[in-house]
Amino acid sequence: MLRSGGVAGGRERPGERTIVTLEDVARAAGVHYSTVSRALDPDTARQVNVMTRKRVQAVAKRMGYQKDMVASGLKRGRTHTVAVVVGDLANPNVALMLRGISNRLEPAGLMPLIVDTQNDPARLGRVLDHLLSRRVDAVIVTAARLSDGPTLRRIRRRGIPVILAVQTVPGIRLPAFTHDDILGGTLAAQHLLALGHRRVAQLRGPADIYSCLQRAQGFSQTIAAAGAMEVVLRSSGPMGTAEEGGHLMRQLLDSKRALPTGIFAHHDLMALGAISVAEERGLACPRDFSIVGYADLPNVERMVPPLTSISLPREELGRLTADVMVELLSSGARPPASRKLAPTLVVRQSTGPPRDFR
Amino acid sequence: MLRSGGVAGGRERPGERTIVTLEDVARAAGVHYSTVSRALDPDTARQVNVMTRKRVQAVAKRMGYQKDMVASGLKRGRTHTVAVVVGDLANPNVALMLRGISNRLEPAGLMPLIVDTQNDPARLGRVLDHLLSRRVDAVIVTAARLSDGPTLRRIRRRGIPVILAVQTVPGIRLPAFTHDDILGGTLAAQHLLALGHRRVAQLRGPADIYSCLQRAQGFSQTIAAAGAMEVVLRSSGPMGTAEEGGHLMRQLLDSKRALPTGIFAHHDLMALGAISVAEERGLACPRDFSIVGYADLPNVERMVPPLTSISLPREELGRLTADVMVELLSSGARPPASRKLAPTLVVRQSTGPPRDFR
DNA sequence: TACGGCACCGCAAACGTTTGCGCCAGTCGG
DNA sequence: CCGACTGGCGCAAACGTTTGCGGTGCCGTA
Repeated sequence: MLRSGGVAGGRERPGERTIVTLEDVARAAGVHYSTVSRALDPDTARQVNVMTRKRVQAVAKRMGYQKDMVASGLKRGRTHTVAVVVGDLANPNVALMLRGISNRLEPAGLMPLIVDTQNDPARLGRVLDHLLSRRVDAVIVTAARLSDGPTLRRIRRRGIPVILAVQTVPGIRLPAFTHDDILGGTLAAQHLLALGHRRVAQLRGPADIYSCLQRAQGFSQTIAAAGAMEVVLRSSGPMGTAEEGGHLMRQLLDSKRALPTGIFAHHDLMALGAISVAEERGLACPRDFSIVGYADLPNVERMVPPLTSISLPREELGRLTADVMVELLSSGARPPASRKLAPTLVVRQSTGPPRDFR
Repeated sequence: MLRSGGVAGGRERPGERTIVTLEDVARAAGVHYSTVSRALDPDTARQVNVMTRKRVQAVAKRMGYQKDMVASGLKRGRTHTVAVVVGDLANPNVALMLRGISNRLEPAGLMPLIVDTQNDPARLGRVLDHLLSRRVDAVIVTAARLSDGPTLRRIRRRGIPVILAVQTVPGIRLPAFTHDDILGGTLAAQHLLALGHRRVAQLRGPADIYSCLQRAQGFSQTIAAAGAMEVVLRSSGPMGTAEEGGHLMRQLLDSKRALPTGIFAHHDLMALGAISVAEERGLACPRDFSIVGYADLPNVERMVPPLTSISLPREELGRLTADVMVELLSSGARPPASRKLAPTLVVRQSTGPPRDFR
């Protein structure tokens, strides 16, 4: 077992004790180690005489005692760890939300254990099993796809709190904190309609992502209600890449019918890819067609043209989710109700009034 | 202690056992639980008869046994967790590098525990103490500042492997995997010189970040060697924001002397900020002055103008760091040597030959 | 004096694994 | 036929905390 306190292994300094336990402190303070445990835990500290308490605390501090969270976790069944499952760490969208979560979990003494599934649905199940074996206190899933329903239900049955964030799955009985994507789609549609567009197109994201369905629904029903024409292109590839956007735009340009004057892309990058492809064909963005993106990625206002987009309160969503999780874990209350946060439309220069051409 | 297997608490389904232990499996298989432990660990499996081994494994699988990593961690002193300390999760630079780390740690059975210090130096110490109390197996620090030397040394003395990534601290005896920032600065200088620029400026990042000092050194010495003129502006604010870049650019424009024709910014965002400010004053980027950014942020090629920048192999750096960490933890070898990865120059349209004006 | 009550603290049993040790039953060589 | 050896497995002690229970000494009251 070699928990050397000496030179063995060569990785430690000679004089340093690797670890100082309750027993070490107890010996130094002349009390039993259970007394030390009580003296150092705010919840039980008043069970020990104020004199000894002070003394023990002083000794512990002097010796640099730090509670072993692993042992504590084993004993108490609480690891003070919340797993956060994300689809892709490098997605700026999730990065902001992680920051929100992280910032709120930390003051509550909870630590996020971030896991990247690489947007691989098969990986979710494995990852969750692994997390359970690490006895995390709760799980936040930000990468749920429609096909993940069964997996999520399985985890829920294991009795640990699960909260969905950003993405949800219809019909599942788990609290979900999402953006109001129906509203997002609606805002995009209203904006294009208000500018006077009557022939619009929609570049949809993957069909197994619920928020894309919602965006589509909000957009289409608003367009339909106004009696305008809509053509829908479905992406089959991964979520929100410029390539996908370019691919769909090419389809649109290659079709016989007249190019729609207003376009709604389910992601900023898709919009940018679409613009690039259009430019290759000699079409300019605010002049020949308008386009609305989604997510309001950082620095998108410095692109050319600055992209009109639907802005999502990502960091706030992260904070909200974490706040609720903290509350849930500390009070052991009933699972909270789901909530939706409203996105906003940010108008820049990729949209304008339509103009007939061809 | 209430580890209810029933309806108590209301958070669990009636029929579900919350947890299945070695003892449960042992009972079902008719052996002692130590035998189960051995049968399920590949390293010790051959100590148990192949017949019983198969049987035990089958029973364990049927019952859905999963090793409790917390208990295992306590016993073995290994949590299979590597802490990764970052300065800002939302920085796309660190996000990519995290993905590299994450991807390599996972197949080795290690899990990254990601901690965000919010670029607050005071927080590093606290965070590291917390991590030690969670008994992480090792730490990767990607946010080291010059002032962090003492803190890092303290952690090293605790006997757990520490590797620096991206940022290092001069004179510290810890393995560091960084970008070759001297080379980065040199590349920027060479590029501007090759284009014919003889009066250049440098917009420097924070002075307590070593890689900024390196960039500066590489740039300045190359410029000096060529006998060109250089003016240096120092940022006092946070790392790499557009505001900082704009601020420094304003200083540059407000000074009496002629505007340098070539500019090296320590960060892409600083470059973008500088360009915006210049445009406000009626100066256009490739025409009136050239500017080279740093970091090659995602989508920077879609900006206007597309930014010439120094590209860093972030994800690769993450992978390398993680690979070395895995090797270090599995073989218990001596701490590895530091390494530098070479950045590359990516020429786009923010740089061109100088042109006299004014 | 006897006794209940209280404050303080020690005892020891958990939590679920891992692992050195030793027992038992075979097997084999002498 | 005996001793040594070996493969397979059980026993029990850890790892460092937490915590119910009970003991000790002290005070106040009957």
